[in-house]
Amino acid sequence: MANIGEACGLIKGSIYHHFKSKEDLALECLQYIHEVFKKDIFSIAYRKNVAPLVRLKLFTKAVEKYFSNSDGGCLLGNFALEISNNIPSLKNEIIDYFNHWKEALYEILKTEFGDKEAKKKATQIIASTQGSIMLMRLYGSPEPFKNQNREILKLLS
Amino acid sequence: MANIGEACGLIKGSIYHHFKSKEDLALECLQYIHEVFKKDIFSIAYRKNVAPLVRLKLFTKAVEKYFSNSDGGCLLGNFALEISNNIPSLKNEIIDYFNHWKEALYEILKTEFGDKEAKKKATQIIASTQGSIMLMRLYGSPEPFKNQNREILKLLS
Amino acid sequence: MANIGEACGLIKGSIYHHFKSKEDLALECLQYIHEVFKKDIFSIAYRKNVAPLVRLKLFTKAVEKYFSNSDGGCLLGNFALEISNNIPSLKNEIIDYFNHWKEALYEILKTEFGDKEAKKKATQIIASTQGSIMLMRLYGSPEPFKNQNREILKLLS
Amino acid sequence: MANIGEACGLIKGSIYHHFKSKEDLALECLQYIHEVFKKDIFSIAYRKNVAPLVRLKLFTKAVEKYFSNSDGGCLLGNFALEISNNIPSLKNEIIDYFNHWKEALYEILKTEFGDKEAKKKATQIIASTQGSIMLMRLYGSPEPFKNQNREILKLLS
DNA sequence: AATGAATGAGAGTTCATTCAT
DNA sequence: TATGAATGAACTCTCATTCAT
Repeated sequence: MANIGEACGLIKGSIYHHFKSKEDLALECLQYIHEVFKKDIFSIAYRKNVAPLVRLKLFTKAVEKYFSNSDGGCLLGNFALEISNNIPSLKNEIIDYFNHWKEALYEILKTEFGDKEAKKKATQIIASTQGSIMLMRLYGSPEPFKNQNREILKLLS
Repeated sequence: MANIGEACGLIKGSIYHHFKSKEDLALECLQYIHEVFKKDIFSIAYRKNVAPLVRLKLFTKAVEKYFSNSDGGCLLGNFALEISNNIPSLKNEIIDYFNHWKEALYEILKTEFGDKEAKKKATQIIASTQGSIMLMRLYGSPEPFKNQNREILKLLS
Repeated sequence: MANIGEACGLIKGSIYHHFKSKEDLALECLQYIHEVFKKDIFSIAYRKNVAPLVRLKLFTKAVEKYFSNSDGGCLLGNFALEISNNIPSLKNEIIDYFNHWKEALYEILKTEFGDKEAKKKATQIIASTQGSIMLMRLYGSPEPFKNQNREILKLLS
Repeated sequence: MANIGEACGLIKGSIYHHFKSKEDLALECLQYIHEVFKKDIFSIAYRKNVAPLVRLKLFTKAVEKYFSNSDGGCLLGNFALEISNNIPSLKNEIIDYFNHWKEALYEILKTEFGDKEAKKKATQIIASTQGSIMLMRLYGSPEPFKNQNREILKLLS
């Protein structure tokens, strides 16, 4: 809390004027990120009159942009998972987030692959995206993540 | 340290007779896991007179077995990354571990894909493996991880 | 202060427009209660042309009514003593309050018991009243307090 | 906790090596005092072959000595009641303590007063004792308490 | 090799108080 | 007069580490 306060120009106690606990603060952060993804990224999957491949391209580019901008920091996947594991409110929020991600990808892939296969592929894309973000952070290089994004497009090319 | 001690039948202070600090303990754990992987898993990639596909099958099965046994617990990828990020000794060990993993997969794939492509594919396999382990833990279900392992084999089938 | 504010429909900071500090607020509360006792209870002791026993009955009944209404809450004796012990302004107010209580009882008892004995009895009545209020709160039952009040009347019966 | 630690020559955190929480520490203190009362005071009431008046004298003297020695400090009655009101474990311990006190006095008074009256008198003694201790602390003078103890003996004289 | 006790630093949280609006 | 935001000090409690025994 002291660190977070410092980043806001506050002392740690002052944060409690805005959030009732650290857990509450964490939850609101996750929800905020989730909203950003819905508005800026997941929504792309549901655009009408846009070909699946185009949507997939835009979608992937948006994901790439998000994780580049935030220099690998804001990972609901890797970051929050460990911390949240024993805190149901946080865990549920993260599950929710990944469910929406999966549904969005499914929406893009279903015409090409059919119901069952599209779902499987959606999960695979999320897994490799998360894993490659992890490697990107570990090696301090965007290469694995960018490669991965290129690979995704082959699904519909 | 109290928890670790309890798991060993010691009190926390006693651990310091065996490890000089918590960081040291963590490093030795990572090294131990790394050794296990070298001996039981990575070695499979270098078996002579065994066809690449067979090696890939055995390799993947060994990985799957390891992460099933440890019920998702011992993830150098997800677990240690966050914690180790500011501790160079741990971070280097983890990089080392993933480098050996990559080299092993490269060894299996190089004849089929050639130098450059094999390296890329090796990285992709590690990324999707790590990502699917993360999803396995999040959802509390082995499905995404098992699916992923099936997918890997298609590379050489 | 937040709780007090809430009970008044204010936020804690707003209380400082009415009282300059928490100590000041506490002091004014004690003084207010003291005034209520003077007006509604202690005054009974000084009624002219009323027999001592009648005054004692009315006095005791008034005390009983006060502490019943406030369901054991507003005890200058037990409540404020601990808190006020290191705060002279509060301690003095409480001493004042008990002095007036003692003087009122003395006024009722002096004709029957004479100066010295009346003072002693006055103190005893206050002590047992305070003690029985404490027991009333502890056990959550008015029995000890009511018994005590019945006992007081025997002094002049 | 800092104050308590200081009084023991410890820093606050070190107390947690001996007590798992502040509540736990408080409870053990109350239990300790309760034990002292059982051993040194309440036991007097059950001495065989000692006349009730003698037991009452010894009992009262022991109570007086206890509260004189501890210069008014250790009042389960006034001290702990407020604090403990919302903490069941502490409240129960205090109720227990007063119940034992009452039973001890009842044992002394029952032959003279019979069952019902002895119980009532026991409660009255405790109430006036507690109330007079409170006044003793408030006025900083032992007079009210000593007077009260003299009064108790009249019950069997 | 192990323990129990202690420590210093820091965690998350509360609270009386202040102040610009 | 009331508010929302901020503060500094205090609070209970945790944790990695040390050390005499």
